[in-house]
Amino acid sequence: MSEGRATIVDVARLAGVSKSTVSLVLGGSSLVADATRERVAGAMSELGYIYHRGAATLRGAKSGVLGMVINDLSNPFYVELAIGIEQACQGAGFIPFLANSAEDPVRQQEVIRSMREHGAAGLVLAPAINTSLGDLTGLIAGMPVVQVMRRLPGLKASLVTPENREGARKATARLIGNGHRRIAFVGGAGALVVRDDRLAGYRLALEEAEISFDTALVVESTTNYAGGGAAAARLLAPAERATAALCFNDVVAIGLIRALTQAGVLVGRDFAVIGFDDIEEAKHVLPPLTSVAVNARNLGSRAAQLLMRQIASGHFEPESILCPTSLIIRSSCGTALVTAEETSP
Amino acid sequence: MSEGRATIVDVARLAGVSKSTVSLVLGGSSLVADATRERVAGAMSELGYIYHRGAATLRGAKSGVLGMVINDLSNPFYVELAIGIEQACQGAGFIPFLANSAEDPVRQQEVIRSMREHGAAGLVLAPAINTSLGDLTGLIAGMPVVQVMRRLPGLKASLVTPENREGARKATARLIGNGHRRIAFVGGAGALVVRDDRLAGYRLALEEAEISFDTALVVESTTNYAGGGAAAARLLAPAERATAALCFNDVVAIGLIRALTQAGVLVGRDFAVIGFDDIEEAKHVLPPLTSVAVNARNLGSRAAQLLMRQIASGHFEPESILCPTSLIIRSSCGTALVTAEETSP
DNA sequence: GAGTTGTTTTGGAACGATCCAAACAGAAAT
DNA sequence: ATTTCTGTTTGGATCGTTCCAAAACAACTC
Repeated sequence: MSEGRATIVDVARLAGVSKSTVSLVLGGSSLVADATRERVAGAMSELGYIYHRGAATLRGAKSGVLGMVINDLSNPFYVELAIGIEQACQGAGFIPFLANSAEDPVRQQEVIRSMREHGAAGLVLAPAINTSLGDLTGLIAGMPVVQVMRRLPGLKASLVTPENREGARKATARLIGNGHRRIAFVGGAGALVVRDDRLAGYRLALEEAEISFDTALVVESTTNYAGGGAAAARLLAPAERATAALCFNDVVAIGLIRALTQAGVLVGRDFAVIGFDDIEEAKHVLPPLTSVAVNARNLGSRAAQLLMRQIASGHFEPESILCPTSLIIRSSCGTALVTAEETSP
Repeated sequence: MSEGRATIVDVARLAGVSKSTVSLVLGGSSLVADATRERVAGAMSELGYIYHRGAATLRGAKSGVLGMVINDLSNPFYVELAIGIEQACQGAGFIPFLANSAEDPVRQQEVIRSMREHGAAGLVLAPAINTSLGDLTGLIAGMPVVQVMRRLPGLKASLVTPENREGARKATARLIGNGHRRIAFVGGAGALVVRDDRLAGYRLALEEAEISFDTALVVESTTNYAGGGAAAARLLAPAERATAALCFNDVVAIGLIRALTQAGVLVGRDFAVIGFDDIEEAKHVLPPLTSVAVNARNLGSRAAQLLMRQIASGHFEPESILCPTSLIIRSSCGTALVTAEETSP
């Protein structure tokens, strides 16, 4: 009973067969006679037998465990992403390890190593900021890795991202269509690939409308409420007065809306704001925030599915998946009455 | 190089020692000579050796993996809880499996079994609604389990919960202190232990103030925005007109606030509302919501710590931990100017 | 040089599964 | 009676670790 966990040998003894036969039953083999199968199954449930996958992987079976390493679990967007991964795993009989790197490359290394030690067969990775190529290359050798949201240039790993450029282009085009000419790009800073892509989409839309690009309208900031708030003053300064802003993400956008409101600017009428990611809060802020929806959950699912496919097939060739975005129109961008969602092709 | 993962034997060969010596180095034993230790360490990094914990647990080492089974990951409160668990794990060198049971007892059984098969040494469990004792007793035999938030009466497992009763008592007392006499309890239904506790605290406060308990003021509902919304009509009906409400949780409270506002009632002046859990959104809703803060993250950490202690010690005797709550005063309860946080003893 | 220490190192048997080659039983064909 | 066949079942080696008893080595003492 309580002398530790029952093993395949215990089951075999109780059923009066050899351990090999029990193993065949576990594997669902058609070799074993029906009567025997039943006897073995009976013995299993009588003993409360639990399969020991660790022992099996030791012999070479692949593990069915995958690691998810997320850069920032205090950000609801990445939480959604993680949930998407878990969902996909559950559907496929996989089970995920969860770890938060908290944007710390050292912690990230530690958790990845720990996951490998514990037998993870692959990794879904949302890389921490400032991760360097050398941090990862050795660590992940021989195991499939799918990067999600962010990409580390030069890493031999797959990638799943939203169509950042196209999403930003659509959003900017919308603002232009509403008559704006002085449109700012607010939030983020430096070498973030995601930001580069979104900024590129913004510039593309300006170009298409033959509006000249003005560096003064690109405002860097931390990517939190405070950062968005801090940007407000600059956008209202007479020299570079803007009438609309595309923000790096929703959190920045909400910070900006609050600061503008506080300054007496009526967002949605005097000033248009569009965010990115469409987090839950976007619906509830006042005015409701127009946002480029990224569907983090779907992104996570796709990443996990790709990874599981690579694990199952044993082919780890890097692959890229772009997930479509859609512009969710709410009143913050100045057209309160239109609420249709237009999905990208 | 790429002929599979390097093993302890490969390291031994390269360092010119036996596998036993390498094992001693891994275990940090003081038996091995410094020179040898260095040679072995060198060989390890040269080969990119990765420790295989699975093989070790097979020999009897305990696993360092714990499972978290969460009832509802679409609820931000439980997400916070999960993050707290992950945090505590990382601090202690443990690593958690993540699974969402989505309030489905069958799924819950499946993931628990899967976690055991994969070698989880213990479980943090936020039980799904309608879980029956029999679903779990056999499954978790011989492994430590810590229930969190909810409790399954009769289950041989530890428990970590917030002081639901005391929190509800304090909140209700506050409303009474503000002059209210017709105070409703809104949200939840049926056999939820958490709700019973909160309801008990509510009744206790009424009793202490010698206000008689009125069944008509207890409004059942689903525990989502819609449920809170639906309750509004009943609270405004002339027969049972209430002037304040303590809600089962914040989501219900926010639904209620919206519906009341829509009906022309000015919450915070004409009607007082207090929620439970203090989710992020509580700050941002209008008017900002007074709430009994539960600190889900802390709750998760405590649960994980308790579990890890039990795993390490090998003693699985059930234990209970009550986590203090604090009443976070915001304007929805009618005292807009007071913003101090009073912490429970 | 044999014995007595003390410090390092080492074979080999576990742990719980898989899988191959080989054995077994019974029926059918020779 | 022997062979062949089909359908089942089974030892034992193996995976990467740990751990124990025993071996090897070095430095002493008598």
